[in-house]
Formats: sequence, structure tokens, C-alpha cells
Amino acid sequence: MEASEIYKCIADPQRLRIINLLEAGPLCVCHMQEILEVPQVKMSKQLSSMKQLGLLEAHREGTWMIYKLVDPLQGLVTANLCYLREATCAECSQLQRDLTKREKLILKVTKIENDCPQEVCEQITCC
Amino acid sequence: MEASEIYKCIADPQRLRIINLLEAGPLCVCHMQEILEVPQVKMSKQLSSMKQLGLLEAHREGTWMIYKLVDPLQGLVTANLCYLREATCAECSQLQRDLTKREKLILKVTKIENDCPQEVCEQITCC
DNA sequence: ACAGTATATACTATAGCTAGTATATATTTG
DNA sequence: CAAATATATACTAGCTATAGTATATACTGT
Repeated sequence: MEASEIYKCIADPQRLRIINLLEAGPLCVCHMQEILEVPQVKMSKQLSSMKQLGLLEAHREGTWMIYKLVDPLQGLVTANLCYLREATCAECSQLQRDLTKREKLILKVTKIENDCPQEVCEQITCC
Repeated sequence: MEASEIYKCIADPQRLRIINLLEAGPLCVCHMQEILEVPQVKMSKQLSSMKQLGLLEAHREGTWMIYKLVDPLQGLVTANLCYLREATCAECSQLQRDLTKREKLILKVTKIENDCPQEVCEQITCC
């Protein structure tokens, strides 16, 4: 994976937000969709292109597809995420807001609705 | 300047090479052209788009246009350059080779031909 | 087997990017 | 002012990326 491919990927704010979310833990498509508020088809296409690129991997759990960052994640991506989370710009604060939204969503689906893949729910109990 | 604009800029290997070169000191168009071996029109267009974006600034010295990175350079750009210069990938070693080529070219135009803008030549004597 | 939910793919239209050719501008030198 | 050098811009064609709509697939529960 060349640096330029990674930059092209994170040059799209939406894709950067996806990486930011997944860096905090695996998620299924519908939850990412709810957090980022994008149409299903767009989310699905972005995820599949990022998987193709080698940044993400996915597995099925029932009807859910759970995506996560490849491990170990490219150092270049990590370095940029770290930088952006500390920085002050419109995009950067969006990333923070997404993480907050993620926390709330996981709590909701875990404790109230119990409508959540195992792998995602477990994040709450173990963190 | 948003992060995504910066990423879109450095997602082009050619533009990244330009930034890499200029981070080492100001250069005129024809010298960058010689180092990167690209047609004049391409070089000129890329430089002007990067100037428009706010990453570069230029001034004229005779028939030469001297470009340099804005000072202070966006931290995000600096951080990525540092990372890439240490990393091992095709693009990264190209950056190193460009810097070497730059050294040689400046030495040549300064000492032998004396065909070099003042600002560029001075880099050799003062470093 | 059927209905419902979650996700992916095919297809199309369109917008944005890039390269290339030709031409223009700015400056210096004779 | 003419010629030479360095750089920029206008215009065009081709390519790539993106969004949207419709449809398909995979799985679960009844």
C-alpha cells in the first residue's frame, strides 16, 4: 500500500470519519451509518473500497457485517489520526463528536435494546 | 485550510515531491523541473494550485520565479514529511533521492555555471 | 417457503482532475 | 525594439471519482 493511496483515502472527510470510528473499535455498517448520517449505499461503497485498499477487514455476524481496521494498522494512518484528534479545525472537532456519538449509540443498543453484535457490545464492558 | 485539502494535495506523488524539495529550501521552477523530470507546464500548474491552496508562496527574481513553503508550514504537512522521510516504501525512497539530486544540482549551478538565483545559492554557503 | 432486515452490486449520469498543445506574459540582454 | 529565457494561462480531450436509483444477495425468524 503506497502512501499516496492512503492519502487519497483519508482525503475524503467521510472516509476519515470511518477510520476514526473504527480506530475506537469494530462496528457494523448500520451503526456507522447512523453515526455518520449517510445513505446506506454510500457507506457500503466506501467500506468496500477501503477494504479493497487493505485498510479494513470485515466478517459477518448474522445479518450484520462487522468492520474493523486491519491489525496492525498502517503507521501512517495512525500518526495522522493522532495528529487530527489533537488539532483544531472543523474536520477535527467532527471526529471528536463522532466518537462521542459512538459511545452513546453503543450504550443504547447494548443496554436498552440489546440490538448489537457481540463484538461491539463487549467494547463497553471491557473498556 | 482543511485537512482534507492538504491530504488531497499530498495524495499526488508529484506534489508531495515538490513539498519535500521545498522543505529543504526555496527553489525556482526550472530547477524543480530538472530534479523531478516533468514537463514545464505540469510543474507550473501544480505549483500554482498549491500556491492557491496556501501551501506555497512565490516571488520573482529576474526571469526566475522562486517558490517556497509558507512559513510557518502547516503542522500536518510537516508531520507527514517527517514520517515519510523515515519510512520505507517506494515513494519514500524517491523523496530521499530527490533531496540528493537537489544538493547536486545546487552545487552545480552555484559553483560551476553560476546560473542560480541568489536565494537558492545561499543555501549552500549557509548550511 | 415467506417476510423482514442488513448489506452489496450494477448501472448511469455527472462532476472534477489531469495531461497535452498551443499561446501568452514577463524579464533580460544585445 | 528584437531575440532569448523562464514561467503562466487557455482550451480541449480523456479519465476517474462520486452520487443516486434500482436491484440483488445473505441471513434470520416464523
